[in-house]
Amino acid sequence: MLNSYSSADKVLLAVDCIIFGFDHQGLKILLIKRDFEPERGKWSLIGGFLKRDEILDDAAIRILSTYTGLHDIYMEQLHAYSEIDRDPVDRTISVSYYALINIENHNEELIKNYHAEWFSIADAPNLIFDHNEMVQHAIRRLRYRTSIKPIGFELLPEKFTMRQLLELYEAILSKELDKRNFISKINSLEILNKLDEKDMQSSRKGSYLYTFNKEKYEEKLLNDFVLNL
Amino acid sequence: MLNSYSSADKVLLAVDCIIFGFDHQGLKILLIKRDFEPERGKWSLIGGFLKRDEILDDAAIRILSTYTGLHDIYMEQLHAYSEIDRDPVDRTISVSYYALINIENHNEELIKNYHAEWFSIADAPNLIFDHNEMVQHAIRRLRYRTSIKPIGFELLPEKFTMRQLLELYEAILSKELDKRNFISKINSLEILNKLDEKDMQSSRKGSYLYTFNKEKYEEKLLNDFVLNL
DNA sequence: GAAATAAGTGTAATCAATACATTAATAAAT
DNA sequence: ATTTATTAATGTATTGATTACACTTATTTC
Repeated sequence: MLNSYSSADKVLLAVDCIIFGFDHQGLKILLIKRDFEPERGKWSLIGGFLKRDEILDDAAIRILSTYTGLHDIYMEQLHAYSEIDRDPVDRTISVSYYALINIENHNEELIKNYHAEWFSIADAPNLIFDHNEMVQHAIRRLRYRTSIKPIGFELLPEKFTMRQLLELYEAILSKELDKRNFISKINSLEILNKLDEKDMQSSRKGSYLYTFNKEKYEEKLLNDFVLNL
Repeated sequence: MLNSYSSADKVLLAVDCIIFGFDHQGLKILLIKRDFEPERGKWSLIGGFLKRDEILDDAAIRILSTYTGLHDIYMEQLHAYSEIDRDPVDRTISVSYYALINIENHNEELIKNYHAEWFSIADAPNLIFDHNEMVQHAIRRLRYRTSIKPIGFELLPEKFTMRQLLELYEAILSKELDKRNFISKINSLEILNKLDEKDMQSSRKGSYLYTFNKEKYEEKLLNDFVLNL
C-alpha cells in the first residue's frame, strides 16, 4: 500500500470566518486588525490555519471561540477561495465559514485583546486579500438562508420583541417589510413562545417579549417550510 | 517580509467532480473504476489533485475535460470535505464540483479508455471514501438550483421537445409535474425558441423542437426570476 | 378509412401575498 | 386628574399565483 500520492503538491489551508451580529444599529460583522505580516495593521476577517489533525468545521469553531469565547454557534461552510496569489506569502487556499452570533453574548475582553471590532455592514473598512469578496458572498448566502429558514434567531437575545425580529429581517434583506404581514407570517409558523413579560424600553405601552421555540421549529423543519417575506 | 507561515501544516487538495447527464432513461452520473491504490477497482467520482499553479475552478475544468473531452461546461463548486481519514493514504481535503453535461456530447473514446461509465442515479454503485455523500449533496444542490434558475438546458441536446424538458425536470426533482402547467410556466419565461422543425421519433403527430434562447435568458436573469414548479 | 399514439391547448377554483388604517395601552407632562 | 405623546396590536378585502383537470388534433400504420 502506498503512503503518499508522491506527485501531488501540498498547500496551506486556511479558514476565514464571517461573523455576523445584530444590534439596534443593524447588521454587523466582526473584523480584526492584523498584528502580523503581511498586511499588519490592516482589517481582516478572523481566520487561522487548518491543523493536520483537525477537520474544517472544527477549525472554524476553534477560531470563532478563540476570538469571541463563544461555543455552540451556528456556522456554515461557504466556499473555497483559491486564487494563486490571494495570499502573497505562501500558496494558501481558504475555506470561508459564516457564523451568526448574538452580539451581546461575546466576550468583550477577548475582542479587545485581539483588536477586534464590530462594523456595520454598510461602513466596514476595506479588507485584506479576497476578504471583501468573502463578505459579499456571505451576505448573499445569509439572505438566501433567511428566506428559506427562520435562521435569524441566532442573532437576537433570548427574549426579543416582534419589532426587533422585524428589524433584523429588514436588516438582513435590506428592504422594508410590512409590519402586519410580517407578524402574521411569523405567527403562522408557530415557532415562537409569547411570554407574559413586556419590554418597557421601547414604548409607553410596552411590547410583549417572545422566545424562539426550538422544539416546534425542529418539528416543522421536517416538512421543510419556506418563509416568503 | 516572511516567505512562509512556518508553523502551519500543509495538506493535499483534491477536486472531485459530480458529472450529471440526462437521457431517455433519466438522470445519470459519470463514474470511474479506479485503477490505482487504494481501492483499485472500486467505483469513484472522477477527480484529481490541485496543482501548485492552478486555481480550483481550473482544476475542475481540467479534470472534466481530461475524462470527457468536453470544454465550456457549466460547473459549480459545492463543498470542501475534510474528515481526517477520508483518504487513507494521506491527509487530503477534497473540494467537490458538479457539472451538467449533454450526455450525447462527450467523447466515447476517452470514457472507454478511462473505464468510466454512466449510471442512473437510482442504481449507481457504492463509491469509495465519502463520494456517496458528495453525490447526495450534489443532487440536493442541483434540485435547488433548478428551482431558482432554468439550469437544466445544459443537460439536453441543442434541440429538444417540451416532453424532454418536462422529463428532465421530473428526473431532477423526482416528482411528477402537470404537463399543461409546466408548459405554460416555461412559456411564460420566454426563454425558448420554438422551431418550425418537428421531432418525429416520439409520436405519429410529431412534436415541435425548441432551442434555448441564451440572450433572452441573460436578459431575464438581471431581474432574478424564480421558477416555481 | 379506422385505429392508435402522443401533442397541444384553456378555464375555473383555490390558495397565497399584498396593501392598507384604526384602536389600545401606558407613561410623562401639566 | 386629565391630556398628550408614543409605540403596540390587530383584520380584511383585493390581487395575483398556483393548482387541478379532459378533450381535440395531427399524423402514421394497418
